[in-house]
Amino acid sequence: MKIRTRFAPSPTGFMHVGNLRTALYEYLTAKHEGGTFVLRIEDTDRERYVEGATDVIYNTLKTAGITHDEGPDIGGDYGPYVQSERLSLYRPYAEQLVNEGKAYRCFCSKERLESLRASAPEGTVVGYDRHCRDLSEEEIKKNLEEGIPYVIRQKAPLTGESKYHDMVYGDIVIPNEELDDQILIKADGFPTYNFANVIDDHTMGITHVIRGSEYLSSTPKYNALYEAFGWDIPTYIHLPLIMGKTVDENGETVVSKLSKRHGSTGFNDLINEGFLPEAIINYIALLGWAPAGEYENREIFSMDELIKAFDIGGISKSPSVFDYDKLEWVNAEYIKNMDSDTFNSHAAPYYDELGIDSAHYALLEEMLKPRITRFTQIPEKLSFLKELASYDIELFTHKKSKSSAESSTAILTDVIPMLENVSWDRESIMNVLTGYAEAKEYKNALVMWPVRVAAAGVAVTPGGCAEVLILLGRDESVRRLKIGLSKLTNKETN
RNA sequence: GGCCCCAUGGUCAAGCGGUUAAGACGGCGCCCUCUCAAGGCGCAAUCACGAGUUCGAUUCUCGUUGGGGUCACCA
Repeated sequence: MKIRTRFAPSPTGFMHVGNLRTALYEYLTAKHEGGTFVLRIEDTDRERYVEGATDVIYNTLKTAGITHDEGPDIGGDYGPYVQSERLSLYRPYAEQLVNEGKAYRCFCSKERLESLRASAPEGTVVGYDRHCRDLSEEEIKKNLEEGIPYVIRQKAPLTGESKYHDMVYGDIVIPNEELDDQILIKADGFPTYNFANVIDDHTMGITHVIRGSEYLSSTPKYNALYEAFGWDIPTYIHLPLIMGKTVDENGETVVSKLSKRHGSTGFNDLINEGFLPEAIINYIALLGWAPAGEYENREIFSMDELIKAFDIGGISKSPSVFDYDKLEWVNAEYIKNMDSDTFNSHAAPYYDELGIDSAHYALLEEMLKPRITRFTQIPEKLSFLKELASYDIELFTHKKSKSSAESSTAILTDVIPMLENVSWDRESIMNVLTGYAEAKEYKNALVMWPVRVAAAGVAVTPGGCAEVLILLGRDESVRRLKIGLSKLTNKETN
């Protein structure tokens, strides 16, 4: 049988990395087996409707490289794929259950339910008291005639226990006392998430239900529905949660479900910070899953490789902490492995802002590739090009190269005229500088240091002396070197 | 609080009765080096605890502790 998985997000306007990883695993599970991946939008909550939110879902999946085979935007044989367009479908199923005595109309008001909860003893949580479960025909008829709004609730088993099998967590057993008479149809006539979910999964032929482990303990309710209809229960694959780490006011490390306070947790947040979609996918694929066999110990995966390598057996049970440092590293790996065209197209917007000529692209690629972990770091790395920072002559004192104000003064004095006449390319510049060092029996470092820092105005540059000079151009370089020299000589004459 | 799940270094994790307990990120050190990176080499760091089962437990069972999840007319 061809397997079918689905991603069923609610359009909230925000795609959490946890949701994205769920989508990814659903996609990978289907594709690994040559199956079908379905996108379904679950928008039964009218109060939460957000304009344009479905576009966020489409865009995220698209840029993440997770392509669905069926969905609202592309159709398919099991449509419609938006729950709000399937509304007429759900009610008959609920009524069937009512007629069969497996569900009932509940006329209890929200106020009654609230007071029920409020009257519960401290520290305990109570469910619905099943007040309407056994109303007489007369009472039901009377309530109906009076137009009292009602919901449809399923009759949950009162005793015994419910058992099911999960592909990653194994056998799960829940005492039936824990099961509430869940609402199937809300008072507004809309189905609840749980109900619509089951109806849709079944009518869409979903074979593998893959979702976060927060559903582990409510799955028996889903199964009760499948059983009530006499449908086959799908294969369950529950996924460990992704956690975030923070430090509280007492200095204690706190781990909890990933949320806003952990920083950027939305796919778009990460993109805006400069993380590449492929790197994000790569990283989250490895969060909660470990490749085996020929792929064991591998860290970098393309989507195609993930599809080949993915197997359910490699999914772990325990929650994992989202590690920005590792994501950063993965991102850097992608940057290092980029071909020149790709690298340049990512970097070009930043180059443009700095007014950098395309003639320097190759040089910059060489300089930047090993030094950035995200493209958004480029402006900061190249900020020395924009203007000469004001600096103190302490900058010329460098222990390791044995550079000092005195040596720098002498070297700049000698070297500036040479640079004014040398052919302006890397090799020539280096030849002049190293030739000078050799003639003077200086170590290269002693010569390079003052030239580089005088040109850059800062101690740290993403490249060596010659690269800095090339980027600045001869005129600007010489201008800056002279400024450096005058700072040094003024100090001396003082 | 009830119920469910989980438990290997700081983090991601391999392991599925006998191992010097992999690997990666991060950290630290060394090398390279005109700075910073990258790269190379190396180091430190883990089986939560207690009982069992067994010739032998990281691995199996139970308990304890810790962590997480869940108990809506939200999804």
